[in-house]
Amino acid sequence: MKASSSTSKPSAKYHHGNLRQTLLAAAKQMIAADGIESLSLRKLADKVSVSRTAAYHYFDDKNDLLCAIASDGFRQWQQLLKQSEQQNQTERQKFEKYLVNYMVFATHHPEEYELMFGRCIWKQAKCTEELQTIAHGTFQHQVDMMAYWQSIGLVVGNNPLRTAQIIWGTLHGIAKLFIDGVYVDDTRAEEIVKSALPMFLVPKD
Amino acid sequence: MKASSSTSKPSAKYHHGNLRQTLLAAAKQMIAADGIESLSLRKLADKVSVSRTAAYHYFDDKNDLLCAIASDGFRQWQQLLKQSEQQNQTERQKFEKYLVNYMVFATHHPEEYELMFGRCIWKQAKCTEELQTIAHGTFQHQVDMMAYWQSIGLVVGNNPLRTAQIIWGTLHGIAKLFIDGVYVDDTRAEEIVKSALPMFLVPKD
DNA sequence: CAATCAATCTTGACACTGTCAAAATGCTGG
DNA sequence: CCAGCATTTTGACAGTGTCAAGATTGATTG
Repeated sequence: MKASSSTSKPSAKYHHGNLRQTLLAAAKQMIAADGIESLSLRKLADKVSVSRTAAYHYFDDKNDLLCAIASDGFRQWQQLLKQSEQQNQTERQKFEKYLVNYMVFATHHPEEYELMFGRCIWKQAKCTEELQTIAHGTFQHQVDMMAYWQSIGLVVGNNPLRTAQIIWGTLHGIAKLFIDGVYVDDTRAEEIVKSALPMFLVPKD
Repeated sequence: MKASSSTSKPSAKYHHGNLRQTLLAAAKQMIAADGIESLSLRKLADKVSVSRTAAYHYFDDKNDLLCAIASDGFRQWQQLLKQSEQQNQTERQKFEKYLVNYMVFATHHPEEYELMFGRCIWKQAKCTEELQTIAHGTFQHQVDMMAYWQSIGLVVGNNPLRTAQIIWGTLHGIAKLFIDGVYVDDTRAEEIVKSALPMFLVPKD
């Protein structure tokens, strides 16, 4: 019998309550604390006070769980993007904000970022349908924005896909060098990306 | 008793011969075939027909072995760089060659590249002294080249370190997006980096 | 040449991992 | 109250890195 009986927690009614969400939350917390590689399903189960294999009713696999976390990460990123786009700013400001946002998100959620864009999931080609879909949507959105910024003469180049790949590459590269510990001082990330900005902009008249 | 007695192989004289080199070579072959994450010391030992723990006489650790592979990778990269620098070309051509070389090296040795610059080693801060040294030398060389290219007005910017960080970031990012399987068509890597080139160059008069 | 030594390699063991099959538990509708 | 079903647990297995202790073997020295 669990301690949380009767009417203590509103969402705890069935066996555990909603184990899936609890597992996801705990897993996120654990990877944030100790990194992806030191997350084990058994330690996770321990932390949630549940049996070793309980998670297998909600996730096919360890990989499946990681994909779910990555998907959540994409949702979080999309929401942040949407908020930022609604701000009343010049396009130039929006573009800069996009770059900085990307960097801040990546360095503040390094483990989620790794799951979203790292080898762990994509390399092994074991990517959930859900993740595939939401990730592709995000990529497409990037390309669309780039196309627009090029069309109004803000960003260099005339091939949106190609330009998006390069600019994204730059952001991704700098982010990963920080996240993976090759560059050490996280706080410089924003500074660096800002000094990269002029390379992407069409020179003013 | 081993089968390779008498004078069959020239390098097989002691117990095994030179197990260290054999292990390194076999390990490189295995990660090239199946990726870093599916390399196990036991399978490696099997492949070399040696006991599970034999490797521990030459490497402290699995991590230590991976560091050794990474170090070899840096030596290979440095050699490639040196060769390329001796070619008789304009500085502009050398710069372009540098970018393309980086990309080709990364995409042709993806697993070694991951060990050299990836989270696997750097994130966990378990980096050999040897690796630390040779890696730092490579970074410094990059910065020095960038300083020179800026001084002759070839490359944009006037802060060599900052510029090196950004350009390296771009290369690294694009390389990793390919290596990790986010971008799929490896053959486009060179094309992409070439179209990024103009962003780094000072416009001609 | 023979005995000792140190380098090299193997065996045994342990804790930890992901994952499957089968059993047990507890809620819910009839 | 009971059957059925969703949910969770127990048992088991193969695989992993790594340590301690023993076995092998080439080299060294009296």
